Amino acid sequence: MKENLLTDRQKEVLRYRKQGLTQQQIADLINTSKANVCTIEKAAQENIKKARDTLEFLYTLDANHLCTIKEGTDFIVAAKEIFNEAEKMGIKVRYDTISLINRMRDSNPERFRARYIREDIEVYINGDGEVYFN
Amino acid sequence: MKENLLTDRQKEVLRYRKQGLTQQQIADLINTSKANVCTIEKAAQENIKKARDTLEFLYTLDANHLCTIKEGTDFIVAAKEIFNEAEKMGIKVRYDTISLINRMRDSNPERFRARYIREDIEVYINGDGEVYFN
DNA sequence: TTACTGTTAAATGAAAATGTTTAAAATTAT
DNA sequence: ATAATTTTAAACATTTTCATTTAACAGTAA
Repeated sequence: MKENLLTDRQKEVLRYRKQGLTQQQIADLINTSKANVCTIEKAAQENIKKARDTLEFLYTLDANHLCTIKEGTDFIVAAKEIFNEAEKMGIKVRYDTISLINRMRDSNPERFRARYIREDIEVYINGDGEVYFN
Repeated sequence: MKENLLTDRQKEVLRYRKQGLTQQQIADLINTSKANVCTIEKAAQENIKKARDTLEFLYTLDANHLCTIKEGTDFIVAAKEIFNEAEKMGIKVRYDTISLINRMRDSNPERFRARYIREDIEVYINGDGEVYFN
């Protein structure tokens, strides 16, 4: 059994891409077509997404849904909503506003633009006040 | 394409296990043998490990090894070591001591006992001062 | 326009994962 | 020690994933 989801081929392509090579340049290096490099890279990204989603599922296994942060919300407002909802459930969030926003951003950087959230975010919380985003 | 690594069967077993059921009880519920429940649960755990390892690989793609925190180290001492090593590399860690310790604990809670680290932890850092544990 | 970059679709063969049964072995609890 | 629980192994059929080729399509820059 392999220790991670990515095949050697996929890791190879990801490394070259990280170095800034184009798909054509990589194709020449590893003796295949650029279309193939494209599909390999895409498969790698799908595997990475799967890995993320798998861990997110685990979080929801011991956490309950807290609220949904709607697209377009300012992240300060989002943090306030999370604190309010947690209080309603009688749970104390284990982060202050700044740390909470950092965690939110880290969990899925693409969903942030400046101070705004670009896409709905589902928020989960467990009994220890640990918060997850999905 | 599935959105996560776990099959429906695996998620089902994990949920029942979380509720505290034995493998036999689950086997009866889903009409199969306990041996099968065992193998399904084991497969689920392998998938979870794969997901973790995949994300860890990504970190090492844009981060460099910073130091190794030795088993038995107090976590305050560990944080100091991380700051020192980062300074040697001319990188400013983007967390204060408290946040850094929280991240360390979150990354692998089983490796902590009270204030001590139970198992060696490899620390990686990227140019932005983002820190990863492994 | 021409060249380069990235994406997509369809088809194929090889490899790997999954769920299952049966049976035996190892662990843990009573 | 006995029973219950968990783990492991072998074998099998089904399904899924992977890398690959070929060919076409879209966007961008010279």
